[in-house]
Amino acid sequence: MYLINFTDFFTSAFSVDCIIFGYSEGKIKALLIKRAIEPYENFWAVPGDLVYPTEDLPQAAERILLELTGLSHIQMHQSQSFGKPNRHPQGRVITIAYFALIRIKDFEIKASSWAEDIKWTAMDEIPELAFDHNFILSETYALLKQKLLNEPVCFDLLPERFTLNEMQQLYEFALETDMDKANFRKKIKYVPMIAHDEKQQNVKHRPAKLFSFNKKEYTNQVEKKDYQFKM
Amino acid sequence: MYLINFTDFFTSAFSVDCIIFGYSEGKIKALLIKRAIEPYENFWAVPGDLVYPTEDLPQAAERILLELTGLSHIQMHQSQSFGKPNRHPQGRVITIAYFALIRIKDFEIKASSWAEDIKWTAMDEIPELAFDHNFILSETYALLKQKLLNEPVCFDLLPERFTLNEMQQLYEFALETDMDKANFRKKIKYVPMIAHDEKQQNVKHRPAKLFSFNKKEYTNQVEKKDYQFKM
DNA sequence: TTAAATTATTGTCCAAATTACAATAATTAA
DNA sequence: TTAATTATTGTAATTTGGACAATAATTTAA
Repeated sequence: MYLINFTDFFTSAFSVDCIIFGYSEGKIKALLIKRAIEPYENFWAVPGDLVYPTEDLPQAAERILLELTGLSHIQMHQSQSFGKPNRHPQGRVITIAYFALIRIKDFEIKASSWAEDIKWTAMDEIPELAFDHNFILSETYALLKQKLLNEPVCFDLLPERFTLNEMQQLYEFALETDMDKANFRKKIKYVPMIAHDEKQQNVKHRPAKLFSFNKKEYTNQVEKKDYQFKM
Repeated sequence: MYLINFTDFFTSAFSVDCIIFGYSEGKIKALLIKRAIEPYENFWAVPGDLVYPTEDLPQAAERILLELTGLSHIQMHQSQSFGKPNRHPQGRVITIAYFALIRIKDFEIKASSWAEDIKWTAMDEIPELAFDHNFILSETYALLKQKLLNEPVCFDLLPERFTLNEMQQLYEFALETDMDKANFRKKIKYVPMIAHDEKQQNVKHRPAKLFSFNKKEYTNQVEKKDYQFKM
């Protein structure tokens, strides 16, 4: 232990890493960028940026999301902080990871000044990433899986209208386990959902009915404490 | 958005707040200190400190715990980060909260240079705290409650040998709900515990048998994936 | 037009877990 | 020895969960 001045502490920076999860083709995916600048130039990485001195943390995460996707007003979930002294080669930078859940089809990915390339990568096909981003991403994915079990966040990933099978497949991918169709439906029996008349299109078999999440009714029931989402 | 130099980012500090939870007299308690210095002099607060430039985050949390309690080699759990731009009156300081679970009887609380007073406070009797510490503490307590449901961390709070009733009362306090004795025992039937011959002392009724957590057997069963703690 | 194929949806049965409540056992204090 | 208190175990009814079967709706190919 050594004594230093109070002002000597104000020599660190912090960044926000923003993990953007989506769901398509039966897989949960994360948006990765290819870094255009040093350090770790040409490495794939989780999008992130230093936080401005007067900026709030979730605000910084939203800024990153907006730059890459054009999406705003998306709920940000806090993940963990990562602060090993040498995790960044250019100085002491601790990072706070946030994650967002979005519908892939809702927008076009945008280019960015600091990203040479950008792509969706399935969570079972993540390559070697810059910094400690493999660790950050896997810890955050673990948190997402936790949330999927206890909160109705799957509906932020699924399209607005979805089939019950699509919903089941999302859980099967996340939990890495097969589920029985009949039993899955029993399990979600009390989740407030709206059954539409509309059917699946362009499938070469009996089309499934489309459902959507009844968020209003869900909020209602949670307030009255007579419902608790649970998978 | 405005452009600033890379080095201009390195003007922030970060701190670690270390919430120390204990359990006694049927209540979960947190260790609070009375601040001896400005800002918020004489306010009760969660113990915390700025992180040294080369110090890792959990290491800083352990240092705080050691200074106050003399305890070391205690597992630290990461809570959340709190980073509103104006949360600290003297500059941009974001804080990462950690929490530790300890057995109150295992040690004597130590005085500290930056704490004028220090005391255990039950979680249902928390006063107004310095900074945003009320928020930090309640968010972290919510996380602890979550952990109590999914991991056998209650045994870090209970004495090494405890009665099943003490265990039940811990959960009753945390979950704010009464439980049936017989059903509670059924629920914990498969938790690996050692039943001792030793009995409770100095009670004016039939003494209860003492148990302790069989951590070795627990680890074993978790590895073989034939057990998952769940309340 | 019809039959085969495919998938959606619903139902049944059994085992396991949960709940409410009762009964019994062990100990202390008077 | 008895009353009081608490620990511990048991029972029965209900609810939930999992395996599997049956039926319904639709497409495609003959």
